Amino acid sequence: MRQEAMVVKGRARNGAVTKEKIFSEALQLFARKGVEGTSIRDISLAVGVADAALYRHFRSKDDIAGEIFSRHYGALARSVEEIGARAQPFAVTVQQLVAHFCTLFDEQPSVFAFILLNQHDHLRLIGDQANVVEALKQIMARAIDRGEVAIRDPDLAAALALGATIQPAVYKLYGRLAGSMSTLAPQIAQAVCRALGTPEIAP
Amino acid sequence: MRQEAMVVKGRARNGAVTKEKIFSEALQLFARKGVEGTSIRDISLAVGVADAALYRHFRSKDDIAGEIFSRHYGALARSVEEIGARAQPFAVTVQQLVAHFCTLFDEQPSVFAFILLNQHDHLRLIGDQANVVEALKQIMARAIDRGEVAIRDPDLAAALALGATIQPAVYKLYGRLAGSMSTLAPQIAQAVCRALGTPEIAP
DNA sequence: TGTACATCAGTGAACGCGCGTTCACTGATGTAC
DNA sequence: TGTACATCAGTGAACGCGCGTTCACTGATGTAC
Repeated sequence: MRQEAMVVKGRARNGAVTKEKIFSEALQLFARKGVEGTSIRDISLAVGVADAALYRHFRSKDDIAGEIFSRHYGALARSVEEIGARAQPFAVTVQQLVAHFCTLFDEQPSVFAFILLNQHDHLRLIGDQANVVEALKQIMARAIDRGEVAIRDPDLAAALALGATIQPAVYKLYGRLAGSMSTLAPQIAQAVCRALGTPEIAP
Repeated sequence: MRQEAMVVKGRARNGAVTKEKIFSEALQLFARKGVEGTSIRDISLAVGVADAALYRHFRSKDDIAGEIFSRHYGALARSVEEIGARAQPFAVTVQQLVAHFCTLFDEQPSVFAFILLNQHDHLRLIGDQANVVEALKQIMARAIDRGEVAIRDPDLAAALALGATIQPAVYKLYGRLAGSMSTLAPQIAQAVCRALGTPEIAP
């Protein structure tokens, strides 16, 4: 038993592995219970180390939340920018964006919940780095210029599109919608295009 | 000074008035900082009484949050039901619902923020009483039956409509949209009708 | 290949703090006779 | 109209608890000679 503990101890003594485990366990707890509702001891218990060990990898609890948030938020922002940069009809861009959000929800529900539903605190700290909201606005602005979106205010257009995508995800979390989000993606994308007054693409 | 304190003491000694003040101050704090982020001492400071005084009017902090939530959530649910019960084209119902939500945001932003943005905890406690989400679903179900909504799933239709209304409000909170929500209401209502595939009403 | 030492990644115990809540108590107000 | 008493709405002080964080310490691993 003592020896077993030593083995576990030895196996756990890889800093990079432990740090990744903190990232993933903390993400799940933050998504489920919020940052404030999750304690350092909750996280260390899930990771399988003593609470004090977390401070070998992060400066503070807020630092854990901040690093997780910006890692995943930054990745999402870059994906949105990349899809927006493609030369294609706006209706296709909408399809791809909605599909991307839906896939994120299906495959990494904790990431989706943490960065898109618990956002309220962290969004203020984002500042000038890669920003989902700003990227969506730019996409809308260009589509308005090309006559592919009837709503004149790019922020309003982005809000309508984002809300029509995120709210079904919230409904899914509460068990109100059946199937996967990816199944719903085509309907959501079509609804968004209609809402924005985007011409249908020829089949 | 001693006497002044007595006067204040005397003036404050009206239970109903104090309780209402707790309701309104707590609501504002909960909306701004969340329930967990607000302490009993925060509330009592805003009300102008000692912390222990709150327990003359409520059993616990959660009781305060719960009473505030169900009071306002219930009122909103009844409004939604009432608008949904009117005999009129669905497009008009959408106009009135969106206008109602926008007016709520403009006139009682704390109520809007608390019951529609911080919802996540309390929605589980609602149960069978008046329920905004359920009322919207019924409205959508009837409109689908009448051929006024193309989206076949009433929950999905409700989620699209709710998201397209709430997300612009979130954008407004972050200062991304100018003017009042009521100014935006017509555009949002039209976008919702288009999203749901609702025929335009003849002018 | 061995030895000496620095660094890394962990531990359990303790810290001060703010939290929700309870307590005994006070004095004003309402009620019964 | 006065008096006796119950209730109401407040107070300051204290409670135990869980929180984020720090501490001194340990032993394994990596590095230099």
